[in-house]
Amino acid sequence: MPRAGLTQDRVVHEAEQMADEVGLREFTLAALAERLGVRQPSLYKHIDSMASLQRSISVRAKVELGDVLARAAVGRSGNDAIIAMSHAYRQWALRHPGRYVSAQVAPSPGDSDDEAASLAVVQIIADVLGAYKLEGDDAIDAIRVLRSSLHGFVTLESSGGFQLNVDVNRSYDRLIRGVIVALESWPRQ
Amino acid sequence: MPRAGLTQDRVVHEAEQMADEVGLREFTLAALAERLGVRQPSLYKHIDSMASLQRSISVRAKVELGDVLARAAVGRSGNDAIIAMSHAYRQWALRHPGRYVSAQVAPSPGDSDDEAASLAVVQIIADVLGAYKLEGDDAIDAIRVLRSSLHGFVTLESSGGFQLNVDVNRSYDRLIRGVIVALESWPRQ
DNA sequence: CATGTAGGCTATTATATATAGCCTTTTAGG
DNA sequence: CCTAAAAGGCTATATATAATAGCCTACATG
Repeated sequence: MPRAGLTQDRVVHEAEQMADEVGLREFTLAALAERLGVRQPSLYKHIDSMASLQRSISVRAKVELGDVLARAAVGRSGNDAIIAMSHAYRQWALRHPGRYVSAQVAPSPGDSDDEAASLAVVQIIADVLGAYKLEGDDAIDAIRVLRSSLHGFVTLESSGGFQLNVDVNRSYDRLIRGVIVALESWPRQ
Repeated sequence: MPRAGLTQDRVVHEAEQMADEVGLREFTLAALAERLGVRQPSLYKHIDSMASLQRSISVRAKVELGDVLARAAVGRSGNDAIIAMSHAYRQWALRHPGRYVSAQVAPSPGDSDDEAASLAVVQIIADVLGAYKLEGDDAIDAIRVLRSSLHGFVTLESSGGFQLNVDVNRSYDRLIRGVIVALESWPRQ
């Protein structure tokens, strides 16, 4: 019997695709195995469990999202950087709905790789906000506000929460503009 | 054999409790049945399926959230109404994490009860924004921005997305303040 | 070329939702 | 009241899921 030639990477990669296609919590190991041309128990030669596979997807999604945001912001600063990063954020989230959901799962305490990947995403956002010269808790608040706005919008959009037939792109532009306006008059200390 | 005296309402009510305790997608019919003192198949005398039970939870959650928001806003207008409604929104979401997630599930097309309940929540928000005299698409954009901000924040908070030990209440106050600042300089037409 | 290991497989287990069919309690009508 | 129908429990079972055990063979390494 010829081997399928699976690797941990190929399994996770195919699982990511399926998560984006049918949903992070809807895809099954049986369906994943079929796509990879093996029987379901064979997957366990490359993964420990469904939970560990989800965790692998999550860490990779966080790394990829961080890279995308960093690339979008490079060479820009201030409002320009926020606008570019925000558009990259939405685009990636909409194109990778399963991975985006996965990227929001908080790391298990003590999982330092996952914690690092999670932190890296927040760090990009923090860096982009650096131009506003916020310090200490003021900066933390600003990061939380920007994250909340972007995350809330793309989550609602992705789950079909915006029903009316009104241009969603314009609404997003106004959200970003609103955040910028708020940041420019951010309370200090 | 004495009867347990279940009703559709009691089943859904207990399911709501469990959803808030262990998570909307984690609670099982077997555990629900045990809490109600019956065997798992007996539940099917009162519900059609797990999906229909989830849908019942969802509709009731939307109705309850709508009521909570409406009560918070009554007798207030403008910025006061937004602040009061936003705090009620967060408080309800944090106290009812399972139901809150359920309330974000989009209705199935053609499910008019669910569609009405979903619309009602958005309508409260729209009413509260009425004081800003926004019209047409400007108003739609404002509703989407406010919803996105509140939803994003409470979702991140509820899922443990805010790691640092910095006062979350203050961050939320600043989010609301930011939205108000943005609304006061909202672009027209 | 021999051998150990890695990567497939079948068979099986445990737990989910869900259905079938039985039996008893409760309710409604004469 | 008494009886018949309906409602609400139950056991047994089917299907799908994640997961484990144990076998068998391809294949890399000495």
